[in-house]
Amino acid sequence: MPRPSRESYGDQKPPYSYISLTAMAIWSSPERMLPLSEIYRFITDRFPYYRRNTQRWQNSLRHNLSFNDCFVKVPRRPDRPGKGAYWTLHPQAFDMFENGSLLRRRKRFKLHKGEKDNLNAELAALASFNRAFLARQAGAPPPPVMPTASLYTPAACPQPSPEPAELPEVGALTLVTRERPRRAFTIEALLEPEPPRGSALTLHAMPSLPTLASPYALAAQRYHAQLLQAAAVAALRPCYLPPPPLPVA
DNA sequence: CACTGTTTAGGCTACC
DNA sequence: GGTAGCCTAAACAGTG
Repeated sequence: MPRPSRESYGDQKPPYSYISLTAMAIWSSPERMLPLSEIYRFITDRFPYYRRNTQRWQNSLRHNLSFNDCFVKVPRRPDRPGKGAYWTLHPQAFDMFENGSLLRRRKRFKLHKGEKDNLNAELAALASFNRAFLARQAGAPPPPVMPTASLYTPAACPQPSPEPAELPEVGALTLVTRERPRRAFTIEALLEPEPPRGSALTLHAMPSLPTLASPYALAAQRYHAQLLQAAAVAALRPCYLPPPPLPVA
């Protein structure tokens, strides 16, 4: 039976899991990451069903965010304060949905212990960096940066490195996409009726795929670019930051 | 205080 | 029947 189009759901419950809905929301955002409140908004905007009983499904959604390794909590940028962190999708989590379908997953996405530890260490480092950044802005001495923070350790301190350093390669952590979705990861594409399994249509979608090498990495790089820019503008460059990239001619 | 995030637990359903 | 994925509820801690 063909899946109903998005518009036809009306007040009916859409056939998507909370994981799928959350993934859709995250992927609909330019930065591929959203705070919780924006995820809520995305869902209620598009699916009227979720305008009721908000307490119930929002609790479930938060549970999913915490419980599933496919969602990665990214600390807020220091120049964008607010409540709660940003949530993004682990690039390797593309594997979860067969054929890019957002219906029931074929397999739960689970990070190995080491991978999870690495990711947690890096994210903790990022949070630590943010705290240091804020402390610096407030005129207080920055708290010590976590020793595992390979990205942010004051390797170049106290003297700035002579060469214009590249932006930290956050994406090089462990977040490398193994496999691309077999279906364009856009809201419209994902909400279209699913092509039959193994059909030529599945492959047909491939050439139009955007480059999704590592969305988290891209977002993180953008994050750092903006961060460095903000730091430069404020003339508050912490010594443990690499010099800003040279302006592109 | 409201919101966010974590954790535990139990029940239901689909799949092998 | 066992297992995995999903949904729901609830308690609790942390945070702005």
